[in-house]
Amino acid sequence: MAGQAEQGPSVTSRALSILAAFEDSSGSLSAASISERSGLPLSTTYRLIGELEEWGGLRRGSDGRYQIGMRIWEIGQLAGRRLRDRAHPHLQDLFDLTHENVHLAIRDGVQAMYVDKVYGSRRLSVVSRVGGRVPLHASAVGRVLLAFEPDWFITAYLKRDLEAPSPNTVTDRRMLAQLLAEVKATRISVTIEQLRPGALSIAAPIEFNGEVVAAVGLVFESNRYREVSRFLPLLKGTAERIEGAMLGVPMRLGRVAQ
Amino acid sequence: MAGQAEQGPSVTSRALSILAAFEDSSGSLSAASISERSGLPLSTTYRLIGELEEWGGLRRGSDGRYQIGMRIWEIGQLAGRRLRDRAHPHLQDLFDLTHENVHLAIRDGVQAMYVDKVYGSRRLSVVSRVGGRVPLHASAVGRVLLAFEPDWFITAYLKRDLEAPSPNTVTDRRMLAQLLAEVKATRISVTIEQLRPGALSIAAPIEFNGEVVAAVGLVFESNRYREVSRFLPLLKGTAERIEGAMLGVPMRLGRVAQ
DNA sequence: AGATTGATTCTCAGTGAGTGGAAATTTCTG
DNA sequence: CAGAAATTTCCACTCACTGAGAATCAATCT
Repeated sequence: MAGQAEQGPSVTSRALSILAAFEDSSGSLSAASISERSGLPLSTTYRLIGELEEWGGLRRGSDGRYQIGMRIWEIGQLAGRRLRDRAHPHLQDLFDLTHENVHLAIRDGVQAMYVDKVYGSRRLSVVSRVGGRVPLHASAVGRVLLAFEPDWFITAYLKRDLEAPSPNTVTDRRMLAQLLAEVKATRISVTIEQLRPGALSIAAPIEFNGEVVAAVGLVFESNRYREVSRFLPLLKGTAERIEGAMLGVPMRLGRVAQ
Repeated sequence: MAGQAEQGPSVTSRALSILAAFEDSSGSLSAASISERSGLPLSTTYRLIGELEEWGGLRRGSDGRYQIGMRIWEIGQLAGRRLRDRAHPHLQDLFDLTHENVHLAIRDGVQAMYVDKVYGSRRLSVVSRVGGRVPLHASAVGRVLLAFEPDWFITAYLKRDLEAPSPNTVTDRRMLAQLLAEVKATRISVTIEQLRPGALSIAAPIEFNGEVVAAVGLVFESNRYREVSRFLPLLKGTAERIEGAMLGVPMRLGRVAQ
């Protein structure tokens, strides 16, 4: 999934593979390791790093290591803004009601990617990160996103090697297919300790133009499973309100545009 | 501040100027307008757009227009993570206590840039956007960030043309210098209708390693000015807690690194 | 301190990737 | 349905990019 080898001979692809080198890094990389991760010759790497830094795409720390620069962050904020902007207030409202970790995720290939998250300081289970990804079959949001994909996709997905992040992760194809069918029918997914021991999560789909484009989820300790029934209607309500918000007037769309 | 003309002859800088073209756009741009904004010849633009799209840096909508792709967003999430991660829970807690719009901003050149925001659906004054920027002298967070800059910076800042986003914005140099001194002394900034009529905002600095690296702010309706005194201690407390969190153990820093 | 290792910067001649004007094609617009 | 605008494809020229290697610089070891 990472950078190297996907670069052709084009300069652009080389520069991009440098950015890609950060994709599953811990945040800061030395020039040498960027070169290694991206598969580019050292001198080339240095030249490109220099250009990226000058532009603001990379930032050099006091230790000489590089990090992604705020300019990339800033431009990145423009991606997928519609969903995030519309959904966020409702995620916040859900948090107000429950004070549990609230997630918003979309599908990115064979993984679910968290695009927003609301959490306070009390719940410390900060395992997921905005921008982070998890396998589709091993989380409530992921299962929702998978369940509403076309059959051919689900079939192909289940044919792959299914990783088990937690000892309790269901990886049995037959069982998963069954569970996914239930999720699709009930429009709710409840998963217990699939991603991490001790955590329980529930999720609901968000539909737009007849397609499931995202999923809202709630995560809390698995020993509080009794509260699921209390949270389910709140979660469903949130999903519906987000769907409504997605349909609303486009506001500032195309004002300055050309 | 925007893209064009900053590109040298290098391919990389051209590709980057395409991304920069989106910086103050409404989100989606046609290929032709990208070409215009970036100052690149049409055919060159098309080739580069194609490469960026293939990589995931751009996304082509059903209308043929381009948007920033999720891959940029995802990589962008890695920038400035430390501050955002440490601060966020406390911003959320502050929102819990006040239910007013909570902001976290850093300085970016002569502007304040919002890097995080907590808000629900009740307060609708969604004027600021995460990733958005405002002039330093016209907002509470901005004034905090400006007040703690070295004198030469403040002097140079005040020499410039000072825009007035609201009819009440203070642009008088003498007056501003005075206000900034007060902000620095009290470690609090209270601004009324400086950015937008009807809005009041208060802000406090966040210090790290002896430097002010960010500011927390609270925004609400200006006719509720009486509540300022109630919010100030909460705001100060939040700022202090964030400062504490910044000092904490680095957690996952440099684990996978190399 | 001197030696060793590794990271970073600089140089430079060869060359092929990038360039962009122009023409062909498709898609809007009135 | 004409006319304009946006998009796509083409291609010969050439200049920016390449990357091995040498030179610095900065730690770490003996």
